[in-house]
Amino acid sequence: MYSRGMSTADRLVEATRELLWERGYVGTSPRAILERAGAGQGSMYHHFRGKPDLALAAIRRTAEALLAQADEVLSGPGSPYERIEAYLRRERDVLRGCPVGRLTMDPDVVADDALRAPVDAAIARIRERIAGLVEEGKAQGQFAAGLDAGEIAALIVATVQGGYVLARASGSPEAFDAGVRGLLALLRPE
Amino acid sequence: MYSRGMSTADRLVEATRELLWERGYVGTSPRAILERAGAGQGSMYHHFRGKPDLALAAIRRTAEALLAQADEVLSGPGSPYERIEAYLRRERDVLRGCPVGRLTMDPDVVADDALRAPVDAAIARIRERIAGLVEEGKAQGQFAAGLDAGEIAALIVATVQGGYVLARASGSPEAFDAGVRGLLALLRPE
DNA sequence: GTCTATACGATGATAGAC
DNA sequence: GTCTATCATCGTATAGAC
Repeated sequence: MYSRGMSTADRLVEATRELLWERGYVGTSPRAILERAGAGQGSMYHHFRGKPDLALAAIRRTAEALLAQADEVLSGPGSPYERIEAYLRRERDVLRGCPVGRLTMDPDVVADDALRAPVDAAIARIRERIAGLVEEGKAQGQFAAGLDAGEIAALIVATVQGGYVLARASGSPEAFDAGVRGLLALLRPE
Repeated sequence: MYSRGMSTADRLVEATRELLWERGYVGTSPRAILERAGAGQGSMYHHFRGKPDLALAAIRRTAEALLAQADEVLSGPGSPYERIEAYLRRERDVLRGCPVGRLTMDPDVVADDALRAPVDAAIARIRERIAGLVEEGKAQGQFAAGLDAGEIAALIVATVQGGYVLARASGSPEAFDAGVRGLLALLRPE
């Protein structure tokens, strides 16, 4: 239940974002959203056309937020390797998983181009930013010249997304951290 | 709808396995299972205590099947690197995702120790088999002695699981293959 | 073993009062 | 803008006949 100056529409979107993260699209009911947002049926259908419309607003905000987080670390200080390390090691609530990546396991999201678009765009954008860093690192001699920047970027993002899967399977963040350490060991210059 | 000599109980389990893969636990209803299995309510509640019980049987079979598939490639012919490559490049229906990894995004599966156990065991087992191969490769000088076999194994499994996420986000297997190529480039001996 | 009947709460949405 | 009916359908399960 939210209170601080948020509009009803914003509270609905925030409640939906949380529930999509926890339970996915199929597992998220309007009823649960309304309860968490402290709103009535009428409010929701006044501000949004229905569940897919509200979910779209929520997914867009979540995708934006993830991208902003990633951009912050990736354009931070340090060498390309150090910035990639910062991205991989940044604080995460590993067992909650990725609020964006999670949606790719939702058949109703993947089947709907409008719902999938923000997910696709956010992940593609992060891949591009990382690929740019890898290119930079290659130019500086920090990474081997033979590496394909796009492939390494895909590997880095996949390691994070897959790390969540391993962690949730075992009920512990250990496997996530292990995968990250393994990747950094292979990427480390010298 | 199945027909070939399968028992009703088996048809129910197979239908459940398919639906869990496609739609996850929350997205799979007894009704849909019955329809796909060509069975009535009575049959299901005769053979199983309810949805969680049937899902458990289905998850166990799927976990076993995945493990068997992985074991086959990992204990196949070739050097450690070649067997890891065979595992990473083995034919997959990438856009369908991993029938086991997928379940980790299901809150009701993760919250239930009995349902999560087979998922955890299958993934842990694959990690161990790969870690053994990495150790072997280190002993043969194929991999750098400084690498941690457990970390590299976590990285390899995470790359596969994360590759599915990237592929489903973009609606194309390309990102999966890119991540795999990136990983193989970093692991390649010489 | 399998079927039909029945039950009750949840889902996703509409209508209309205030 | 928000609230309270109201609705048809689905989800999950039980009971009891055959």
